[in-house]
Amino acid sequence: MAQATIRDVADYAGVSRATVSRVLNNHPYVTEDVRTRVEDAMRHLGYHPNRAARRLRAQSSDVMGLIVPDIQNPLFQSIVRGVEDAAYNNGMNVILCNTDDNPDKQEAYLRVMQAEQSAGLIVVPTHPGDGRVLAPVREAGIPIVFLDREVDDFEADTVKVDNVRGAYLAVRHLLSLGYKRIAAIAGTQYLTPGYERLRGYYDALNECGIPVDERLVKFGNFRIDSGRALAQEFMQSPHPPDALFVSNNLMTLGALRGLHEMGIVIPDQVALVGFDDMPWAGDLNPPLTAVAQPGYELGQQAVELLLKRLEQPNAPYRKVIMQPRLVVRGSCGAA
Amino acid sequence: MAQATIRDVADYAGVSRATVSRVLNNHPYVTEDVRTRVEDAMRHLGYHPNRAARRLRAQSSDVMGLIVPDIQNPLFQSIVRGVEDAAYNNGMNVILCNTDDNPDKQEAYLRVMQAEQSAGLIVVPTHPGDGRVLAPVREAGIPIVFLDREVDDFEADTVKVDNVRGAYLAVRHLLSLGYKRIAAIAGTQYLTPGYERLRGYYDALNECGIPVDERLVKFGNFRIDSGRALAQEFMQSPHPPDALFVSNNLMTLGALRGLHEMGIVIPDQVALVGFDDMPWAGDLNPPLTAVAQPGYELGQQAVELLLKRLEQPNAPYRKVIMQPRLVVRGSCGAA
DNA sequence: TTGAAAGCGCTAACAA
DNA sequence: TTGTTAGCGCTTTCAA
Repeated sequence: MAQATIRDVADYAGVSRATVSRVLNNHPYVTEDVRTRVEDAMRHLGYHPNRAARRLRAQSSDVMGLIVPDIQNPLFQSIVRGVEDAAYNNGMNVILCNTDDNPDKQEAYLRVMQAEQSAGLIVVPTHPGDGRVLAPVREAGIPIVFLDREVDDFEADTVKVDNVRGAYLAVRHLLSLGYKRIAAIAGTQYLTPGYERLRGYYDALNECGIPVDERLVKFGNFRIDSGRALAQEFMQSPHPPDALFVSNNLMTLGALRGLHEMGIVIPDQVALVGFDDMPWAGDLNPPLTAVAQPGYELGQQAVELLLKRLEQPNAPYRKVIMQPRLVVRGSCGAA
Repeated sequence: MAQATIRDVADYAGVSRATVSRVLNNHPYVTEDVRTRVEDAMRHLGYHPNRAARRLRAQSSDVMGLIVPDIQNPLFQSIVRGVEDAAYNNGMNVILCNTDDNPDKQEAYLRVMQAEQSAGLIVVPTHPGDGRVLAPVREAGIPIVFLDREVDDFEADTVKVDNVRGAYLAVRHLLSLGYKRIAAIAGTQYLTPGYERLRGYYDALNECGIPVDERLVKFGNFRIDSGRALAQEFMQSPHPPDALFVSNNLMTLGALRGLHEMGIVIPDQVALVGFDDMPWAGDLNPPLTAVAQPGYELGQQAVELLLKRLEQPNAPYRKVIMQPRLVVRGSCGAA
């Protein structure tokens, strides 16, 4: 059985194709009688409008693209769920693209999205220089919303968390517990979360009048391995820190693993606070104190921005900053 | 700037639209000269072929649908990655749909996929009765590959793990360590993994001549909460088990949490083995012994089956069973 | 309130 | 080797 077309429905119902189209699109000026006849025909034939045709004709679509670096990262999972639910509630569908933080892959997906006539894009960009590839997409009429990270010289609607404050909360908490030598495992500095979280770390120290010791800051790449390596470097140094602030979830997991490998007891020998909470953070050994980002809500908010933009293409750009929350568990020595 | 069309390219290059199309599709019989002229024009105009039009014309697409119950479940994450990578390598794109194990949501997504003229579907069905909604999709010419779960009265290409053997391995391991009263937290019995894993549990007991004690089997729903509740029920019973076999990752996480809440020490007071490994299973407290499914490979295999099916629509259905692996860590008392 | 007809961007059969 | 032409399924004037 081949797919039924609008013509089949029209023939079956004894009306014109235009009328079927009107029923499909809830136009006024269709008699109740005709409407039911057409609807019966659709049901009978198992008709589904062909989206390719619709899109071709309407020059628009009900698909939005969501471009994220890593779907295995719990933060992006929550975000994806938030985006999907919000899109679903607004009758739109989501195409999920995973870039692995690889600009080439991102570019390929952008091409796909453009060719698909996607209605809009929610993007966690791989690099601040991505404006070069993003600009043509926007010029082709596809609006872009940034999530979590920003891009140089490219204004756009943006949703992110207050990274500075999140890091500040974490480090303040450690200070309030009496830790003196708090080390930071910082993330990729060219990415928004990377430098903002480091700034929060500095802010907290400054506020308490603690001089910054540059040997207590090391830079990783937001992945598991670098967390592990840097935590071990810190603990093997002649004068190791008494607490560790780690700038994202994966590096925190790595640090945890690295410390375990060295037989270091947390928080007795070193306290640990991570950025990004995870559903199972309380089941880790020890339960992890972490700065929680509202991932689901970030995703929802991004969809809202996109929908607003679709309605009002020329409205001024909005930037929404959401507040993170410190979740205190055992790894900082307070619980 | 509006999207450039094939006509613009043709005009710019001074050739016909058909020729541009030929260049686009790598047809033979295009002179090198013309080809380069057309390619220059495309580059110059920033041309991307319109997929809606292509699809409308070709009556086929390069998009495959992937329908999974829960993208926050680490197993499905690995699967998604496997599917995406394999699809990507074959020039196809993946639309990811999250059903929450909700048949209505699944049905909605099936409608979308059908209307999108998706080339094929990889489905983790929500229910054995899903054949009713799946059959019309397949009849409309969209092949379906099952992943992880099967559906009644609906033959199709299928990829899954050897659940019986996985569970068997886990329970055998516990038996070999000397545990006598091994309880099972079983999963939803109408789902393939649910009953197969329970069978593996029975098989292992039978093989060792251990009589089955029905009080040592409780049924959950594969979610966190039921794992927590059932673990606690077991441990509060007058004659608690000395080991726990839990049928999936989420319930294992729940059991872990429940046991912690009761102050029970694992594995000293009760050993724990879960089905499904997780990237951070070694960082849990205690490190978790688990049956590892090759999620990534399952995903890749599913894509292969789908591509084969696309080539040969009438070939006999294939069922691929992949082997799981027991990863021994601390929670079973062996490491 | 409905129908006829044109055309969205692309591909493929046929002709040249 | 290239161009002409018809048409994929749908929406939208315009006319009736």
